[in-house]
Amino acid sequence: MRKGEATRLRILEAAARQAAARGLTAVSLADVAEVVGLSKSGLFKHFDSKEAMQLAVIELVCARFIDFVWTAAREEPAGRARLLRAFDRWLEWGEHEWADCGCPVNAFIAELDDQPGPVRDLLRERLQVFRATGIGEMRRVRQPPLTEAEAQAAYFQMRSFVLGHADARRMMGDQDARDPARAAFEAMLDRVSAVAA
Amino acid sequence: MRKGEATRLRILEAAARQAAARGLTAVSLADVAEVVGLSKSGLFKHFDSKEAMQLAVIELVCARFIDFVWTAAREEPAGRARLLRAFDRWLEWGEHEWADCGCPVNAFIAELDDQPGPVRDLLRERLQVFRATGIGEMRRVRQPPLTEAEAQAAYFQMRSFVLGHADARRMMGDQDARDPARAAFEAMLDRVSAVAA
DNA sequence: TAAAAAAGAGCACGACCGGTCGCTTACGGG
DNA sequence: CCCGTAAGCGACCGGTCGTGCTCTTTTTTA
Repeated sequence: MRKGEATRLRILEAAARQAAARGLTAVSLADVAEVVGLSKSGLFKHFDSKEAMQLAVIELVCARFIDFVWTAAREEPAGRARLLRAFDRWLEWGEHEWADCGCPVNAFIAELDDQPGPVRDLLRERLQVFRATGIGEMRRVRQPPLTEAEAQAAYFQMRSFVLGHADARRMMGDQDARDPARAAFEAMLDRVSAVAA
Repeated sequence: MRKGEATRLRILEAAARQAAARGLTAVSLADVAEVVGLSKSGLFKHFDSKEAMQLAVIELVCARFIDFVWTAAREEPAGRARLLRAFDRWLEWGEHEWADCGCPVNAFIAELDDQPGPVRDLLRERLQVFRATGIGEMRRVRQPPLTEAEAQAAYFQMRSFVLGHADARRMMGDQDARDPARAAFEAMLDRVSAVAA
């Protein structure tokens, strides 16, 4: 049962890229099959339905995101250094890992935010994990730790700057969007670290 | 030719709401026709093709956005008051005007950011108008005016907080996202106003 | 008010959609 | 090595998609 698992991953890979570019529902099983080198019916040996494939795509992408951003950031000591690393990796996630099709997580959010159902539920659950992770790390930016409310506000801005970066870069064609995003984030870290330090 | 114009507007209205919810390409002409109370072929008396309708939808939505946010903000004196008003209207645009389906502009951006073609070109052109308007107003937040670079950085943050607000509110279900967004924006205005004031 | 023009209905088309079924092939554990 | 099973193929289904065609109804205008 080893070969099947490898094929399944190749399918998810192709589906994820297509979903990031066109949207989860706009993924064409025929196109995915062609990229992977399978027939359309061959896909159904790995997934019961398109929705099941969408769920698997979300799980794969979210697992990779956590690994790429937060696991990598844990190489740095907790606090400011780790947050800066996470922020850089977060920007890089959209800039390089998904350079051709854009960050799939953001694409999924935009598509699913008003589409009730199990697919959105799964995504929302993973996003809450991301958020809790980010807020947890944010608290440790200062000694004594930030309050929960402070950390939430700081994470809100962190998340906002990531979104602003993607917006400026992908839609407005501003390839230098990294600079204002990083500057804004660093300045924000300075402020929350300084208050009542 | 007066009745036709009214029908055309009703079509665009229905198409815009559907496009905001499902995406521009996912708009079904059959569904739009049913909402408007027309037959599918009747639509083609008002638009040569689906793409032509998409272009008209973008034009309508963008015109309404400029009016709702920036024209309304001009009731306030230039500077901080006007920017605060614009920010509030911007949040309200997503919260109330499009409460059921989400801000169509953001939806279009997410869908079109990697889809070359005349539809994206039109959207990008309008977004640049939005951006230029915002930056122009931002310069006047201080006397002497902000430099272009300062205003760009400030507008980046303004835009980011709007995006962060929509993200928190729509995807994470945080109905109180307005508070951190407004607090972050006001604090940012304070800082850019104070520097070398 | 009559003619011209616009608005719209009805229908059919080819393409593509997700999904099923039965068949064959190839792999993997005993 | 052998056999069960996983993997994959091709044909096909019902349905929806955007769009063209012709014909009728309504509106506008001269």
